[in-house]
Amino acid sequence: MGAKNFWLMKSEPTAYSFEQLKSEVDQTAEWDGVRNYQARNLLRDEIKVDDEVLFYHSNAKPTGVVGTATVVRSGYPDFTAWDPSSDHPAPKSTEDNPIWFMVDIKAGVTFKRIVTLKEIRSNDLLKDMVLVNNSRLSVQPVTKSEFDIILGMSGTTID
DNA sequence: GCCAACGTTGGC
DNA sequence: GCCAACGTTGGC
Repeated sequence: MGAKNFWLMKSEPTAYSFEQLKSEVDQTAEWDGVRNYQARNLLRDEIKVDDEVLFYHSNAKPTGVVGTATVVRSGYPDFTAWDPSSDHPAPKSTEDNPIWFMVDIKAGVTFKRIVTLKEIRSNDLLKDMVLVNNSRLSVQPVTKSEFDIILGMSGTTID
């Protein structure tokens, strides 16, 4: 068994917020709708059960990390792709030959205070984060140290 | 709402 | 395989 890895997942809170995740049964949801190959590769191949996730609100006021989540199911085909009534239909992906993948995540801790993108950008220890350098990737790797620094900045303790 | 940065598509 | 046109993301 490999070591635990760390990720950052973005969502526009008007589309799907951390509060919505927390209100789900078991506080667990399918992370569907990702339609970017780089992010898909991570979802399909790299993101494993028990990995930790920073939940980031994009296009929000303010933008930033609002909490954590844990991966509870590793990559499997995103069946919303071949559902024409879904929010993200992608008919080239079929049940027999899926293109897009998703994982399931469960809400973890809610940050006492949001760690804003501005704060992340101004912290020299976080200058190599993908978020700072390739802001468009919606699922991205973070290091354990980056994860711990952001958790620390949130003033939140895990007991 | 604007627009820069980036990803995807498709003509050649 | 190149690259122009187009679409999307997401900060501001």
